[in-house]
Amino acid sequence: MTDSETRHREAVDAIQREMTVFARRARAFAGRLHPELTLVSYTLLAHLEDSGGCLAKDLAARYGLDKSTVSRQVRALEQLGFLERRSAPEDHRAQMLHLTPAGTDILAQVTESRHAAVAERLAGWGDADVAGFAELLIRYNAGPETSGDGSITQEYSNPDITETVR
Amino acid sequence: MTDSETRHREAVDAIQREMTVFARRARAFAGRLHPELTLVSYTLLAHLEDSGGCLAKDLAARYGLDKSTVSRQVRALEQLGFLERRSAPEDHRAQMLHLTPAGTDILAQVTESRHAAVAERLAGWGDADVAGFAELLIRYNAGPETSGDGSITQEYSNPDITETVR
DNA sequence: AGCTATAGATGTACTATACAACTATCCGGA
DNA sequence: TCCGGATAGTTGTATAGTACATCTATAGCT
Repeated sequence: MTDSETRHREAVDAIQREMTVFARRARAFAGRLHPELTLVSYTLLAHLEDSGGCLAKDLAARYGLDKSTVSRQVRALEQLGFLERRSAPEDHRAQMLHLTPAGTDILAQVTESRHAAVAERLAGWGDADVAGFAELLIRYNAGPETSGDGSITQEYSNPDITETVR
Repeated sequence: MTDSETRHREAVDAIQREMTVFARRARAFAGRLHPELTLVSYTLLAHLEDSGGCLAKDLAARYGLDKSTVSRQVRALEQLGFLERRSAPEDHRAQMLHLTPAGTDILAQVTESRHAAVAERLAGWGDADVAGFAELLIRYNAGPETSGDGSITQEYSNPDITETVR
């Protein structure tokens, strides 16, 4: 293995390790900032906002969740008043999900808290590094459609996924 | 708000969003690569390897887990034969935890799988970007000692391996 | 009409987790 | 020397998130 190959391998390992650390932390703490909205709930609501309303199956496909999981999450969020179901005129099996004003509110609050937490971590970084980090993360998550670290690899019909997935 | 401020805010939001996406995916898929070792188990074993043996309380502090959670995880990993407890000569309340050969093996296998998954996602990236991404992630996770995303800030000896733990 | 695919809900089971209470041990005074 | 508080870990209990299998209703093709 050449030096360059070794360096590359070490960088990939570091990425793997650091992403894992982040995942662990995010998971452990997600619920503490806003106990009323877990990480999953947050991502589901965020997708509703981005998409302007979608079906439960879209949420399941997007996040690699089982439809039963989404069904229960949706019910909980509905009971909390954060989203509402509307009939889908073209398909009576499905229901369009939409954020309610309360859902929009809570989403904004949580987003703000999370933004603040991240901003704190980025305190002292130069603008170029912040911009570069954002760009690399976006590229990483957009990734090859062939599933990386557990990406969902679903055939998406929606090309805007790379931006909207949360 | 100036243009520059706006761009900075958008970058921070993107980081927040993309890290969240990653966390969601990692969590959803972590167990699938190696069903015998969850994300948490993996990180615990990895820390045992890095530290060359430590106490349960260190694992709890490092990952922001409750000691009861760690206690149960440790018991499960012990029953799987991946770690063993040794008495701590200087403190009879505590037990030093050490990887067994089987634990070392499985850890290497999972690390390899995860490495491969990440490498696949990074296919097509230039060496400089990979190196830069690794560096930024390390810096992000090392973070300000003052808790960002909810980090707890623990002091530890190995600067390379993630730091603060939340 | 009939067959199959799809959207979602429900029954069930399991894992990870936290918090509280408990045991055993350690340590710093008085 | 003994005691009270701190610490390491275990166990009891409760909860969330999740998957898989199954069920209902609807779509849509042939």
